[in-house]
Amino acid sequence: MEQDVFKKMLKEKGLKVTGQRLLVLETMGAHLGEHLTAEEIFELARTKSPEIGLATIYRALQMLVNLHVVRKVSFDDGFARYELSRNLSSERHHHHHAICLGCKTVFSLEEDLLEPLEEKLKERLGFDVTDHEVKLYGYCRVCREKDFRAGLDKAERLFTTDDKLQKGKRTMKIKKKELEESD
Amino acid sequence: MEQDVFKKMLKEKGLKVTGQRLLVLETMGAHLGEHLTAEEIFELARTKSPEIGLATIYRALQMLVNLHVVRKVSFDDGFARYELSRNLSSERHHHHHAICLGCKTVFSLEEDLLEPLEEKLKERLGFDVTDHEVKLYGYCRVCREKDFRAGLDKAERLFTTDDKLQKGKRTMKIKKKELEESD
DNA sequence: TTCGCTGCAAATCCTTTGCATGATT
DNA sequence: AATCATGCAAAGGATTTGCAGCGAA
Repeated sequence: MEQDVFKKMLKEKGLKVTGQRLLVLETMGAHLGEHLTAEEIFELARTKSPEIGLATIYRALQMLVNLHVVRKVSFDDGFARYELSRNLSSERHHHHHAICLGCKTVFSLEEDLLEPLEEKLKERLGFDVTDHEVKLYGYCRVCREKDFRAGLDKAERLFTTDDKLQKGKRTMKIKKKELEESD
Repeated sequence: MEQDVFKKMLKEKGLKVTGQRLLVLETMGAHLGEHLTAEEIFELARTKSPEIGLATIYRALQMLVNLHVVRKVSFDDGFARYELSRNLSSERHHHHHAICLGCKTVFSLEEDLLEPLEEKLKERLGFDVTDHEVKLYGYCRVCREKDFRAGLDKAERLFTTDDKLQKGKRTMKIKKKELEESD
């Protein structure tokens, strides 16, 4: 099980294996593809271990990010969000998000088109890319159809958009296969 | 001059043309390619107009973002940063950043490799991309050479990296031409 | 036993907001 | 004159931190 890999990572770094740390990891594992906030992880963890503190969640997340087990992302809604890297052993995980400015849904995409740019960067500037983050902002099908029915065109949508996303947004995951196969 | 375009935009939206708003725009125009924080813009603006308030800066920036004149970006250092869109009339501006985890320098890149993905998204999922943001994390040449001299390999660097960037980082701009022509 | 970890609460700090005043149309 | 913008100070809110007690090694 992956938990053993995690325990070994902790030990190698002289960090202690605690129930809280395992719980944070377990909670995130149970919500793959969602981009949870510290608060959300706290509430979820609390159902299993009511005495846990929010500060502990933050500290555990910070540590998990340092270990590259978890990635911190932001969709500019005022919260940091966290998601598990695909597996604990691989150093890199390609990572794209499509964020609907209409309904605030976050779609996770699995596709990597940055390799050419990254190679060029290394060759030409000596910049060695170890990770990347891609955010695509736009409008999903549902919102586009809704706007179409409401008679709004693209330009109008652009100007009625709040610059800040709302709280409590949904997240959705799209596998590469789905992206390539869907009608 | 571009300032007239901006004034017209304000009028069309029923917003007032004020000295403060013009000053914020002017200040940002004088620092193209730097990713200024609200505080930094405040300090710069203050040298020209000492009575200006920080809240006004925030409000002006919010408005400029809504008008798509300014873009809000974050490098996870706890500050929102703002940069002028290339020109006030174009709706889209392709935009990539390479962030050195060693010296925290932010390199701005001009290159767009996301078109294929965006087309696919629209075709397959009906998602219409209106904007995007790309962040590449890694190590610049200077830091790589420094680490090399210090005998650190890539894996060690990864584990000694703080998850948070320091304050007061420098920014640097790289034109597409430079990227393609440098040694 | 020795440190590191946890929980609680207080502190931080960027950003937003309320309100009276001042500027723009 | 009517309305919107500004400045100040206070509030807000996510995240961090100090510290005493606890738990893992």
